[in-house]
Amino acid sequence: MIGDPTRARMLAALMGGEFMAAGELAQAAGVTPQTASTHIAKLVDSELVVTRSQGRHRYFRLADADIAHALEALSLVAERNVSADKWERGAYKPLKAARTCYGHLAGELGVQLFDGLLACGTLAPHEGHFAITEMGSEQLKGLGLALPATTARRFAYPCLDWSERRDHLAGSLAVAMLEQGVSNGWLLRVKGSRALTLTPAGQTAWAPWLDQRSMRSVASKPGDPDACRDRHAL
Amino acid sequence: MIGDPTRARMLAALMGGEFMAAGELAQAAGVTPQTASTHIAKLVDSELVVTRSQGRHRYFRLADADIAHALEALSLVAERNVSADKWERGAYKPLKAARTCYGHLAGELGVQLFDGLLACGTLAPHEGHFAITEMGSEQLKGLGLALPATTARRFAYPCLDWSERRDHLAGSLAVAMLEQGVSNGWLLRVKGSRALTLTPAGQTAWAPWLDQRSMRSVASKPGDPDACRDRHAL
DNA sequence: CCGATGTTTCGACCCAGCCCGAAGCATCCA
DNA sequence: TGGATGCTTCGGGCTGGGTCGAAACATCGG
Repeated sequence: MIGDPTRARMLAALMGGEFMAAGELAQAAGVTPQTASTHIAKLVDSELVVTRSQGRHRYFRLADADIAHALEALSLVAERNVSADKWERGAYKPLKAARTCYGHLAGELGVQLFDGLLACGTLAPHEGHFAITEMGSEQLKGLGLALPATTARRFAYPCLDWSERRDHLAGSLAVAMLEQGVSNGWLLRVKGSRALTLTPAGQTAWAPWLDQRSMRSVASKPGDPDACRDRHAL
Repeated sequence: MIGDPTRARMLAALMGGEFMAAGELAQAAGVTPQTASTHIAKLVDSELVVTRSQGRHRYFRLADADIAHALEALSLVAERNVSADKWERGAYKPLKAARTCYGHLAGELGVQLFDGLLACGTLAPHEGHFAITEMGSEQLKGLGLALPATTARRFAYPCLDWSERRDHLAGSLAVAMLEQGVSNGWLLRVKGSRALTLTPAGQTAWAPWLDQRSMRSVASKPGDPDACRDRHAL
C-alpha cells in the first residue's frame, strides 16, 4: 500500500500535516486526476488518510500521528543513501534547513529549537515525554503563545528527524508553536513544498533557544537556565 | 520493497533481531527456497538486511535498529485493525504476553518491566533518553548483569510497542537484560516464534519491577524507590 | 571423491494492479 | 439554467515483478 511510488509521493506530500485537495495530490504525485482518485480511494479505504468535503473540493489529510510517525521512520531508512552533498544542493537544501512534519517543525531549525528548549529548561524530561516548566510556561506565554492543554498525553514528545538523524519536538505544543510562527510571520511557507524559511522576526522571537553557539555542550548540562533567561530579557 | 507480502513476512520474522538461515526465512514466508532467495537478494541489495556466511548456511539479520524501528512503527499502524479479541486467542496471545523486538523485550511483559524500572528509580529520564541511576546500577549488578557502556548513545530509550500501544525499553541495556534473561533461564523462547514465556525463576529475579499491583499510580510519582528496594531485599 | 544438503541462477509463465481516455456526477457561479 | 470546474467511475491496454521447475553451484560428512 505504502510501497507504490505514486502513493508514496502522495503520502510524502501529506507529511506536511495539512489538508490537500485531490488535484494538488495528483500534481504532487505526477499523475492524472483520475489515477490519483483511485489511489486516494485506496488510502482512505485503508484508513491511512481521512477526507473532508468542502464545496466541490475534497481535502485529505493523514489520519493520525501514528501514521505520520511510521512514514517518518521509513523516510529515515529510505533517505539514508542520499549522499551528503545531495542535502546541500538542489531541492533538498531548503527542506533540510527547515520544514513541516505533520504539523510541527523539523529540519535543522527544528532540531536546534528542540535542543534550545531543553538546554534553557523550558522543557524538562518527564516519563519518557516532556513537560513544560513553570519558567518555560512564562516564556512562551510572554511570546503570546496560547498553550495547549499541558496534561495531554501527546503534549510534547521527541520525533526522530530524517534529515538530521536527531530528535526534534513533536506533539500539541510543537504544533501550536509552528502555527504561531507562521501566523506571526516568523516562518514563511515555501509554496508547493514542506520547506519553511525563518524570517528575522522569527530569529528574534526564538532567539533565546536558537542563539547558542555551543549547543551541544550546553545541552549536556541541562540545568543552566540563567543564560537563556538573561538573553531572553534583552 | 517492504510492501510485498512475502518480504513483509520475512522482515516480520527477522524482527526478533536474530540471524535466520535462508531456508528458515523461506518457511516463515511460505514460499519455495528459490523464491525466497531472490527476495533475500533484494533485501540485501537494498541494505535492509545483512548477511553472514557460515559453512553451507547463510544467515541474515536486519541491518540496524533504525530499520527495526521503522518496521515496528509500521506494525503499529498495520495491526491496529486487529480486533481486541484476536489478541486474546490463537497465535497472537503468546506474542502479546511477551516477545522479542530486535533483541530486546516487548509485549505486556516488556511494558511492565519498563514501567517498573522507571517507577523504582532504576532508570531516570535524561535528555529524551534514559540513564541508569547509581541505585539501579547496583540492583542490576546484584542480579549478575554485565552492564553495557552506559555512555552509549543508544544505551536506553523508549520504543513504542505495537501490541500494547505504550513504550517499552530499547537500547543496549534492554538487549543485555534480554540476553541475561534467556541465558539464566528466566525466559524461554517459544520455538519458531518471537514469543517468550516468563519462568518462575524469571518472575523472582525481576520481581522488584514486575510485582507492583498498582502499576499506573506508582508510575505517576517516580520518586518512590524505597518500596522497590525493600521488596528487592526479600 | 561422491552423495546429501543448503542456496542461487536461469527461464518461462502469469496475473495483480497501475495507467490513461472517455464519460458521468456533483458543486459553484453568472 | 447553462457552462465551468473538480472529482469519480468505467473499460481496456500493458508491464513489472512474483512464482515455481529445473539445473548449477557451494559446502559438509564420510
